[in-house]
Amino acid sequence: MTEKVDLDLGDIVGVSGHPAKSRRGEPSLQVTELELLAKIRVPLPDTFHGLSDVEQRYRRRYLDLLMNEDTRRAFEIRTRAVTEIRRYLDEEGFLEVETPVLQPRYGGGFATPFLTHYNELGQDMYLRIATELYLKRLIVGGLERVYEIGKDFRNEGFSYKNSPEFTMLEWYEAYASYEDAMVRIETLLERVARATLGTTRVEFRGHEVDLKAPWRRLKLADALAEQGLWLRDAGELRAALDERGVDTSHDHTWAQLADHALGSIVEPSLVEPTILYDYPIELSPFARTTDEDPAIVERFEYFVAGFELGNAYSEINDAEEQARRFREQLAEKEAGAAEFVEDDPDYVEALSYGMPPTAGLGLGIDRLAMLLAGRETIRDVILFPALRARP
RNA sequence: GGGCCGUUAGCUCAGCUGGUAGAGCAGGGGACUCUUAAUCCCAAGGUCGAAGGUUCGAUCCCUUCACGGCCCA
Repeated sequence: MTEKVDLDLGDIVGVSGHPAKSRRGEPSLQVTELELLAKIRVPLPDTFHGLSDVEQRYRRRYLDLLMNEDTRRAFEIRTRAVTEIRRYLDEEGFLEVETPVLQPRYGGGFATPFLTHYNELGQDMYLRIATELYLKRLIVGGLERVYEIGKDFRNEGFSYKNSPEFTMLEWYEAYASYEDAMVRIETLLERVARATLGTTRVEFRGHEVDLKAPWRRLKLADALAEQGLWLRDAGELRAALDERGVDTSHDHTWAQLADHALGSIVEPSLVEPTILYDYPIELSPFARTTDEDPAIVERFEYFVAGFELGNAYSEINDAEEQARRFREQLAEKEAGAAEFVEDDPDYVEALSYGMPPTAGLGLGIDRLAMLLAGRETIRDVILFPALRARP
């Protein structure tokens, strides 16, 4: 081809030709026809340094994707992980479903919701903070294995591990307990790691960890006891925490103190994949109590590299018990708890038709993507993280 | 919400104890026919985030605001 064409770096062209090699042996293409498919109108960012300004990377993610291979890789990993999760759950006979995002009553977690308005109904609606209560209605309805992967919304700020708009997997399985869920989650995450990375070893937050099942299992009480913090008296626990420099001034109840101890002291120490199980009842309004101790529930959270990935429990399947637990939450609220769940009579009514013993599990998809892609901040695994409108 | 830090050319960054700004890459023009970010030459490119203030003079000092980051709540 001898004709001169005016091309710029960033133009998109269609070419015909045959394979060739340059004089120095580099595989190339001998072009016979060339067609300009799209013209670049503004210069690309620095071709060597790429686009590194974080604000620009989020506001103009298309440029970040175009210039930074690591960015593309992170989002590919995320998508492949979700694909593999679906493949696993589908193989296991789970049914993927969709439940309402707009809800007249929010529930299933501790969080401040987004509020919106439904004009036609003349009614305020919430954006869901969890899918939990609708999915369990489906268990009542006889769909014995269900899951949903979708966005939840929590009206809070960003942090490295929280986004106000985030993606959650929840699954519910009838005739299963939280121990069954433990086996499933470690099996699933090992499999997802292999499918996306080809290995179970991942590097994350300065740690190299192995996701191969089985994971370490540790009772919450033992984990707290290891730190000298298994104190059932609120005053003693507060004193022990204060001694370690934890600011407990905003904690009003024993449950809040215990949660604070978990988050500030235990969680960072859980480097190898760990399942922490058997939680105090106050923190878990939907979890079934253990047979041995009515103050403890069959619940677990799982952690990798000091980072919580998700939460699971054997569900309360008795309507009266659930009603009682809602009343206890009301008491927590009156005791000054910042976080509590609101009563949901419609959900209690659903349970009154009989729900089989059920295990439920939640997995933060964004956090899983962070772990697999080795990214330190959740915004690096969300394509278009929320930012203030440009001034 | 609080504390600290940042914002200079399209991008990546310099810019001293105050004297109205520089480089590389990209883009434009020309030469070269040489591949693995980076051949050479030439020209161009900035309301130094915004608004006030101090000063003879502000990218630089002060105040407020906007946007962003980190830490705390």
